[in-house]
Amino acid sequence: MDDKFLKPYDPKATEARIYAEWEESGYFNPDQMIKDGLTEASAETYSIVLPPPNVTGRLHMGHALMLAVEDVFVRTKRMQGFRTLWIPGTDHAAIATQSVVEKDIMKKEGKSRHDLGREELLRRIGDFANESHDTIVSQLKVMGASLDWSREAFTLDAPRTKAVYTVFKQMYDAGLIYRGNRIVNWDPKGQTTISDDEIVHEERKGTLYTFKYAKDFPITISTTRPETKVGDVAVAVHPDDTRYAKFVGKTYEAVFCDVPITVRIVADKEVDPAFGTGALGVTPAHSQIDWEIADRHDLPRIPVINEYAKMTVEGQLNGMKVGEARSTVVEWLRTEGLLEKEEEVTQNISLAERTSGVIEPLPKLQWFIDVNKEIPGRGKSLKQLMLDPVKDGRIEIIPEHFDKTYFHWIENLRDWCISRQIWYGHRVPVWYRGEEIVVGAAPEGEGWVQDEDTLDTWFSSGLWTFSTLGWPEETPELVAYHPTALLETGYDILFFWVARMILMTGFALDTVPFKTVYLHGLVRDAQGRKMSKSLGNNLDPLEIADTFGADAARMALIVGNTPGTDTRISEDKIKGYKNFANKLWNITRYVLTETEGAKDAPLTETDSAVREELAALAADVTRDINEHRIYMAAEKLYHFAWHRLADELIEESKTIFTGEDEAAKASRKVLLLSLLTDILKLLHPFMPFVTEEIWKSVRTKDTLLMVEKWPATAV
RNA sequence: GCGCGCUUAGCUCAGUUGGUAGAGCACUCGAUUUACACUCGAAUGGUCGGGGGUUCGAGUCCCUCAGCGCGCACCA
Repeated sequence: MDDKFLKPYDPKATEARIYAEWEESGYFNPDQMIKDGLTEASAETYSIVLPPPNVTGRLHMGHALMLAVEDVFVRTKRMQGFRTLWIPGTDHAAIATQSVVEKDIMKKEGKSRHDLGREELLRRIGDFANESHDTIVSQLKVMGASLDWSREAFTLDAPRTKAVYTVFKQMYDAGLIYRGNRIVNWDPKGQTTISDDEIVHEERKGTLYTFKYAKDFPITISTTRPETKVGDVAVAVHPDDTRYAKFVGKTYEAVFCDVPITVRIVADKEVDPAFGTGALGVTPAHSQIDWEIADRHDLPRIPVINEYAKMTVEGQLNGMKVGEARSTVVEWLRTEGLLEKEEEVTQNISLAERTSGVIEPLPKLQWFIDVNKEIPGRGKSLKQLMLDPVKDGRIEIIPEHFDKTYFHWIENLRDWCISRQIWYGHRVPVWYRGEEIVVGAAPEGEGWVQDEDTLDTWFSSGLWTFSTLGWPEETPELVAYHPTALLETGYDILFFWVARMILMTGFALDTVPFKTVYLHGLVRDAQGRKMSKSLGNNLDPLEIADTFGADAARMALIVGNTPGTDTRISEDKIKGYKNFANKLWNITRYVLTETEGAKDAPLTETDSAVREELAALAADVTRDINEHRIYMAAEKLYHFAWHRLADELIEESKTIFTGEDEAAKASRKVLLLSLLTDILKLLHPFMPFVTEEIWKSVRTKDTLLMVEKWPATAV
């Protein structure tokens, strides 16, 4: 027995060394596995692409959970003989990264992006991204992730950019990407458009004002945003509303707070006759619904608010911020005697998730993806392309009930605004020269100007499963490993990312990006609160690994954590699995001490029964893992190792070994060694470091546990 | 408003097709020059949120009510 077992297991002194050995072996790369005869070249493939962490800093416990889960599947499949590939990468994360760097520069130097200019800002962000990347890569390794580093990708590197430009052009040529002037979600704080999914709603108290535009105006309207009424062009009423029927079609002039307005009365079925006065002041330039009403009634659209959320009208309101303009208008209404009613209401206001800026709906010229248009030659829309594979079972979502959420989201989906007014990201691959437009690649010749905007970060991450495999080239990797087997990610990005991947892959490759979606929940603290910087309750995976070992962190994150459900993590729980690693260590110490020089011997009846018990456990655990119940597999293995092997079998072995029955002794030695060997293999995907370290003392040949064959599941 | 989920031991959670309620932690009592104190043994603890139904049998399936959480939509 090795002397190292005389001291408690020390993960700190072990884990980094073991990871280096794995890396050196080259076995994270399936090609090396085949080359060394450890995997059949013809074996079925199993592939996962790592959801690329944002290069915005460091990894958190959510990442640690993701890595633990994915590594369990990858390591199991590798041991089961699959051609197993897990591709690493990072995400440039456009707006998230840019805003982190911008904030930092503002704080340290008091400069805005405009002070620095595009080139300088991009240089600074690039530096920051590189630093974050290096930190993240080292953290991924600390967690033990068996990623094929030879295939690492970055969403903004050259091959991925090529993929982005290629898809953009294909979608443009198919008429699915268009440039249009439409109401978008404008974030005045971040100075960019954002997608519907980047909005969060917050309940706030507001006031609903009921008033007339002018004394002689026949209809009273209600609004929470009186300042926008200077942009009104109509009052809409329900077609069946008898109160207003006689006004429909008429046009009225008024001067509203210094601004001359022309208001037509229109009938539109979208108007709820029960809300307020049943009459809606239509502001087409600053409301989504009003924009649509304007479409139907051919109304003009008068912008009265600019990108800085300031008024752009004649008279006293000009240049005022919207909030100030609101009080001014209300004051004006009062003095004019037009205000009939003020009611306190709770309203949902829209905030930009990233900056907390209040969203201002503005008409802007932006790039969109049309999700409803039929794709030429395909007979279906992108929406259907997203819907079908989940409906017909080509994609399985775990837990299953999330498919309802997914369908619900798609039903409400509108065209996807893909252009952003930020600088970090894939620049929109469109070049202009006068009336000419070129899409996809920079044209030859003088005088071409590229579109100023960049693409929504989810555009490039939508391509991730195939851009990482070399698409648009028809690489051997793409052929072998796509569609990928599993996508494992948080349920919070089901719409952002998972849906977009299904969309992009359906369009570009006419297939699915993955067969199974495994959605993990949020990692919360011991009190069930979200981990956040402001609460200071973040657990840093690096510190945890340092104190308890990555193996302990992995087990704590996996055991009892069902997919789709939030999990609570505490140092106590992690400590329990550190103790477990030590338990394995001491089991080994006992078994190796007792079996030194043991020869092969027939098993007694009792001992063969135990062998069968282990085979049954192996079968059970294998089934659990195959059916994605790793939380159960982990618990069963823990229980068997500690409470069966250590507490019972080893305890009764002590009696056997001090007894007289030589056959029983010989049998028990064979049994203990075989149980230990199999438990190490079965536990390896969960606790790769400690099992690999123990393996060095148990193995009969100079091999790595990570490439051992998975135990047989039947005797 | 529409939809989804949760409610099981003091706490955190499992419970795969319906077949005698489980784990970890905590707590209580006890052991111990032991492979391991990063230990072991034992004990306590649940009318599975309420009500109704299906069934020989329901934590599990159906209906209903309540509380909590989440998503989406509306938000004039």
